[in-house]
Order: sequence, then C-alpha cells, then structure tokens
Amino acid sequence: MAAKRTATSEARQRILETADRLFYQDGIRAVGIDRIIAEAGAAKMTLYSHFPSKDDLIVAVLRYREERVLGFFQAAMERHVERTGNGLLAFFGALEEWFESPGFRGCAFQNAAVELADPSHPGRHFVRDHKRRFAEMLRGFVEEAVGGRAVALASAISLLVEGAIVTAMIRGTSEAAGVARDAALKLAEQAKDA
Amino acid sequence: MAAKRTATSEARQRILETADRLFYQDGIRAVGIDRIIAEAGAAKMTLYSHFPSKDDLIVAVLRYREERVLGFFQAAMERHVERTGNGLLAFFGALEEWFESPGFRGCAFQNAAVELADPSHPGRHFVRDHKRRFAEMLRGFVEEAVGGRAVALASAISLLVEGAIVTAMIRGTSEAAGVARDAALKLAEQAKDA
DNA sequence: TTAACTATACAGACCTGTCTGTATCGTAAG
DNA sequence: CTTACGATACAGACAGGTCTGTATAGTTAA
Repeated sequence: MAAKRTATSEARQRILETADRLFYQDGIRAVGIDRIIAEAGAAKMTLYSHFPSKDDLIVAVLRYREERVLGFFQAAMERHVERTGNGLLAFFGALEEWFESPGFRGCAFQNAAVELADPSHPGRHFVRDHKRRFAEMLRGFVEEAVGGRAVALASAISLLVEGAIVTAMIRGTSEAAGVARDAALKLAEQAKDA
Repeated sequence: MAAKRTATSEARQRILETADRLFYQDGIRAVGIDRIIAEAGAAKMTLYSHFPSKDDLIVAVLRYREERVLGFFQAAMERHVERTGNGLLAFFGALEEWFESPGFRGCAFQNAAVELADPSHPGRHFVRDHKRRFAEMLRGFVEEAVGGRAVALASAISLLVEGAIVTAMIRGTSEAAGVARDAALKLAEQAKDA
C-alpha cells in the first residue's frame, strides 16, 4: 500500500497540477493517464495510489482548481479595487483580465459539466456546488454595490457573467466582459432607484 | 466509390440523425463510430463514404442541428407569440420550453466548442458562425420590441441567454429562463426610456 | 450493369487499470 | 555502526477493451 494518506506529497502535487493544466488545455476526455504521468514525471502506480481512478483525479482537480480560481479573483480584484473603488467594477475588471490571459479556454467547471455527460458523475455535483458558491461570492459584491439585499439582481448578473465566459471562450475575444459589466451596472442602477 | 454524391440518402440521413442524438446526449468524444452505425443500422463503409472522417461528420451534424434549432424556435415562438403578442417574450417562452424538454443538456454548439479544444477545428468555426447568426436573430426580436436600433442592448441580452442556457444545463432546472427574461425586459425598458 | 449498401475482418493507436520489480529514503532495533 | 524495515516513488510490461479508418467480399434494387 502506500501514499494514500499523505495529502502532502510532491509527486501528488505534481500530478494534480499537471492534470489540471492538461484537462483545461485539451479537455478531460482527451487527456489520458499516460500523458499525465509522463508530463508530471511520475509513475503510474504513484498516480493510482493517490487517486484510485481517473474519476477521483477529476474531482480532485476540480477541487484544486476552485481554490486557484477564487485565489485569482481575490488577487485580481484587490488590484482593480484600488483603481475603481467599487467591488462590482473590480470583479468585471478581473473577469476581463482572465479572458485575456494566455490559454484562456472558458470556465473549467462549465467545461467539466459538458464533458461529464452523466449527471450523476461526482464531478457534476462538484460543478453544481461550485457554481452556487461562485454565485454567492458574486452576490456579495452586488449587494455591497447596491447597499442591501439584491437576490434577483445578483441572479441576473450571474447569468451575464456565465454568458460572458462562454461567449469569450467561443469567440476567443474578451469584449464580452465589458458588455456584461455595462449591463450589470444598468441593472444595478435600476435596482437602486426602485 | 459510392454514395458521396447523393446528399439525399436514407442511410446518410439515419446516420446524421443518430449521430446528432448521441453526440448531444453523451458528448462527441464519448460516442464512437461503431455505436453510431449500430444504432443507425448502417455499415461502417456507408458512413465513411458519406462522411470522410469523424470530423466531417461532426460538422455535418452541427449544420443539421442548426436547422433544427432554428426550426424549434420558429415553431415554439409562433405558439408563444399568440399568447404574449411580444416577440421578445415569446423567445424567452420558447427558451424555457427548451430547458424543460426531456433530455435537455445545454446548447450543442457551446458543448461542441468545449469538446473540440483545438481552436482551428472546423467545428469551432461553425460554432462561432452559428452563435453570430443566433445573436443576429435575437437582435431582430430585441429591436422589434424596443422599436429601433439596439445593438448594445441585444449584445447584453445575448449574454443573458447564453448564461441561462449553461446555467440551466448545470443545475438541471429551467428557472434561469425567467431570470434572464426579467433582466432582459428591464434592460429593454431602460433602453426605451433613454 | 452499376450504384448504394451491408457485413466482417483488420491495423495500429490509444484507453484505464493492474502487476512485478527496483531504487531511495528515514528510522528504529540490535 | 549496521542491519532491517516501512514508506514512497520510479520504470515498464501487460491485459482487455476502445478508438478511427481501411480493405474485401457479398447483396439489393433500379
């Protein structure tokens, strides 16, 4: 037996990062175990001792990516908040920055939901939960901007953001971020007046 | 050799419809040629005489699906327009109907863009073009509703729609259609006032 | 006769997951 | 000090199945 217990392991970390990169770049189904271990410089049994199956690895990668995504938004927003002084504006600034980052290929969670067609796949559950958490985070920025409860407004802005992500992926351009930002501000304006 | 010339062919049509159904249901990469011909009741060489490669079949399926999608919206909207008397409202009624239809698994074109990771894949080009056409159609409804040019408004509503589709797919529910509709109407209202 | 199709076998690559064996640590007992 | 051992990881072969695409031979119907 072996490494199953040590969640802290250099080989495990290398495998996780490599799988994350390859899954995002080329798709989950398009990337085989052999390629992951080759690029991670790990042995197959090392991978299988840390992750019992590819499905387990997929879920671990999604978990790992959620940390990094939230980390990216936190860091990018801190930068943008200084310029704009507005949390919601900073969020859309971070979004545009993401769209323009090299290798951008849409939202890994949206993509995973598409690739894992079986709705009972554990990865699909994780995606649903992640999107709930992401929408909650966004609602925080929205309510801060309008000063008070704004559930319906936040839901609408969430759709704008999801639509901007998938549109930026399909077009290969970032202008959807600005379109979503402008629409979100108009909706927020209206909500404040009411 | 063989059937390449006859675009009208029962076997070809059976293959196309079966591939469309399976690709949408289970994903493009998850469905092999063998399964398509088995369920279509066709021989492998018949498939390869009509479609030189799986990539060609994928593009043909996307082309075929665009016809059916536009046909669905046309038919569903005619039904909804009678009730609402408003083209934009009818569109969102059709959208909700689609989300609630059995086997709904998001937008086949969004999904294809995710699965065909290589941005130079001909299927990706088709998806880009289709989304342009779809957005154009939507812009027609928007401009009819506000009475005049409304390019920015139509772009924003397009993001709402794309976001609603992917959200409905991930959640497995249809309420995103109503959220998108309400936000679209508010934005349209604001655009009319201005 | 010939176009369109079926049926089947095949090549070669790739897939996930298992297996055996070896190398390298740190640590603990003698 | 050294022997022994468990933990971790590397290396590579292997099984059994899937994938796309091709080749060959036979069948049906106009």
